Amino acid sequence: MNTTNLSDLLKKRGLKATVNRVNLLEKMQKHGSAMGYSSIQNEMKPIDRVTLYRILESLKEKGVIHKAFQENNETYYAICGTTCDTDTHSHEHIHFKCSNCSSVTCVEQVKSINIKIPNYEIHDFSINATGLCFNCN
Amino acid sequence: MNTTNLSDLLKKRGLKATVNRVNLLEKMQKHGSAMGYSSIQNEMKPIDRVTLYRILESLKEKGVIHKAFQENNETYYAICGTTCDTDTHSHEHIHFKCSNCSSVTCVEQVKSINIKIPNYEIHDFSINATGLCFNCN
DNA sequence: TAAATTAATGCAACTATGTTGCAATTAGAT
DNA sequence: ATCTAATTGCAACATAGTTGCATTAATTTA
Repeated sequence: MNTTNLSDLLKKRGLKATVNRVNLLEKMQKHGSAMGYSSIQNEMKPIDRVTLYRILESLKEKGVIHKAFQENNETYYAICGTTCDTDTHSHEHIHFKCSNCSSVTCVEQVKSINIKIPNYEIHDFSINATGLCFNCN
Repeated sequence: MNTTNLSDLLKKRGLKATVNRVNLLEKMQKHGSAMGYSSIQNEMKPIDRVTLYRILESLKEKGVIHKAFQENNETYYAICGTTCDTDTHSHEHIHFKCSNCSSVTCVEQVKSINIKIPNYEIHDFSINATGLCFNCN
């Protein structure tokens, strides 16, 4: 997705396509996988941190990105797939963090995983896994 | 487990059985499921927050408790099962948070869940689920 | 069991992130 | 080009994480 498309996406969700927003999405896209808050902040320098906070909030609220997971007191954000929009978030996937190279991969296609607990009604779930990724294995 | 046993457990792990530590473990035990940091702090009042921080650190390090998960910027702690000790942590279970009553349940016995990703080597995983718990269902 | 030893605690201080209010600025509409 | 509403930056405050250091409490041992 190029800059124009990112602008369109933002507008479609009722958000102004500001430089900062487009910039953030481009960086997250380029990064490919879930990005930790500290690197986001680093990449967006010298943006005001309140502005960054509010950008993340607005993008989350409109289903453009989502808080993928938190680890070691750091929040990781990821761009939502096509399954997400303003109203619906579907994130039934695995977040895999390589213990060797630290990269985070979002593995979709986990429909096959059928999690059930007797007498419980599971609406949503997320899986965090660690180990060795494709490259380090 | 009673107070004496908790003291013994602490000593066995090389930690002094201080009032605060025993107290914390008793409260976590009574609580039954993973406890959020804010309620821990609340229950332990008026403990100094640095002390609480260090207590949590030491208990984590010795495998007495573990950081179960983080949600909404809050860290949840839980007492380790018998599968954990100073050297080994095994937490392949589901943390279920009820969207109605907010209670957090740790469901063990998830050996049946076989998570695999081609070309990846999964060492450990954790599952967070939300929905309706036994009582609210 | 009292003194000695070692670990735990409390306080000060600093860092990072989360959060709100408000005035200045910018994007998109007219 | 102008207008309007959304966005941004700054100040300010809250909470959690973290380290150093002096004081105190839990174990050890004589």
